[in-house]
Amino acid sequence: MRNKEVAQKFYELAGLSELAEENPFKARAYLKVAQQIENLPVPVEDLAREGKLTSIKGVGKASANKILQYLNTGHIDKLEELKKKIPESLLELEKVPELGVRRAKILFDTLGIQSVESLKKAAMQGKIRNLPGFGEKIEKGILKGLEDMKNRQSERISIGIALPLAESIVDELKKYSPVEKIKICGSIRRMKGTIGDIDILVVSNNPVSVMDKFVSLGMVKNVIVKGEKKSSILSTENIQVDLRVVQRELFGAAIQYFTGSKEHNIRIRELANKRNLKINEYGVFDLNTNKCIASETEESIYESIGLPWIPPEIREDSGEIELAIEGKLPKLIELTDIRGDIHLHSLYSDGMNSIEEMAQQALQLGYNYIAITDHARALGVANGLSIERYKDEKKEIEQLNRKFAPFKIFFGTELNILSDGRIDFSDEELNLFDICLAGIHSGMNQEKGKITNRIINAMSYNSVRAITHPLGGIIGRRNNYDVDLDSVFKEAQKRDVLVEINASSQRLDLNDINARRAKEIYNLKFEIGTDAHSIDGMKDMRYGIGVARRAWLTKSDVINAFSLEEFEEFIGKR
DNA sequence: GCCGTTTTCGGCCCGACTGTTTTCAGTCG
Repeated sequence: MRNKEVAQKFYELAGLSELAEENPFKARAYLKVAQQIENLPVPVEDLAREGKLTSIKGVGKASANKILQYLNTGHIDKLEELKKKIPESLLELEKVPELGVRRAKILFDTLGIQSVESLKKAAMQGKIRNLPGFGEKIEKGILKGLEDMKNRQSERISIGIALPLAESIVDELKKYSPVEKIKICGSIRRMKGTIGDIDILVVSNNPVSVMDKFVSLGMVKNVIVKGEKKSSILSTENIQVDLRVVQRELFGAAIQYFTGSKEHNIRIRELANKRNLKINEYGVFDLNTNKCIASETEESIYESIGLPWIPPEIREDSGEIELAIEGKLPKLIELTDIRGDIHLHSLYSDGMNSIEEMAQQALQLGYNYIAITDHARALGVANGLSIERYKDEKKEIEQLNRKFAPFKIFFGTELNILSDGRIDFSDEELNLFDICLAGIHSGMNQEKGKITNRIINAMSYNSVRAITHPLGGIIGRRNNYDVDLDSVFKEAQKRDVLVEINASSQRLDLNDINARRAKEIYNLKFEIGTDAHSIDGMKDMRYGIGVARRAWLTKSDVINAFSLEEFEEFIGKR
């Protein structure tokens, strides 16, 4: 799949087109193409082959030809032409805080600055402050920005870090009486797997005091901007936090605006324009009378342009608006739909809690069942179990089942897909278990064909019902292994094997885009498992649900949203 | 460059904050 690569080329086209001062709407058009292709659930090559490129929203004839040229020849004439006019390195310059297209262009035109290095030199020599539109503060800001860029979280951070941090800020601010209402918005509310910054919205009739409080919180490292309505700080963990304060009557409009995504909001505002309305963070306004016709609730904002409320997780302009117009939005799965967690580790292998403790936690979470799936023998580092030790575990589970009935603990295993594609035990030995999951835990650097075949071969075992963490990445620490997901999905479809949405905030694997593809193209079913190694880890289910909702999954797509009876029937099916 | 049940040409989302300005441009989200 070459979507990322093609998208990247259109990002370059957009940036260079802007720098070359072409029609600014052209750059926006390129940007839109880039974003659409990046989020496309199918390989762009497939659409190209079928001549369906212009069916992508925002892709017209000219862009389609550019995509075709790139896929066939590896270059785009238009892009080469722009690069002759504008040095590519200016795209890097634009990323420096304080700099955008205009200022980058001025720096290049007047001082010939093309690179981050020459920028730093010129700023240190005080050459920048005298340029038109620049000044001493901007020059200093650039130097500081260059410094910050080194320290800043270069990658987006996992939602598993961002959400708890956001929640702790909310808890702090809640204690402060001028704060009437408070809500986390932005990409966290949309449950994106990785987060750029934290957005928080507050209702208060004393915004100044709330801002003072906010910038003096213990986790504030420095203040980026501070105003009456909006402030931004950098946390001690180098994560940017934006706070916005509005009046009570404007809460709905502000939540809608502040939740995004940007692309979704642009579409919403375009729709409003067609109805002679204007939407901003203060409400929906009739352009004739300038009167506000909605602002208090999010529902009213959507209603004013003839749409039902759209769940935040799918506000990405990836088809939700079209379906909303038709009134055909699916009812997405919810955390409360989950009836059990079927990927769990206990003290028997490398977990931190006993099976009984895991069961108690599951009852706390309102589940009807769990499956304990300790590692199998080949995973020595994780204290993987032999058949004999599994038999002991089974006995303990049977005892606990008598104690906890009607709650049920299923006896499972997470098998290892070995480097040659075999798994730890034979199908005959695997009859011991209620449910077998299998995943790759070693040989992750093998080449694509080999890894893909290993997973496909693992699915040939009749007992294997699900593939755990299909891509194997750990956010911020380990890349995905190189696997041809489409081949895996195809085989999973053929053999009726589940794919996992690993809900651990460290993994989120499959991610939203891949899970959506698995459902829409291959009709696969899923299990959402926390892969918890402690009772605390079981709380990560909410992240898995976030992925599932972003993938447009409904309750019926997820096996552990099945009732106990339905789940038993499912695992007994073969 | 894209797009259209009010448009095949003339539009293209919207506002806060900052710094450099004397009324606004640039950046950012």
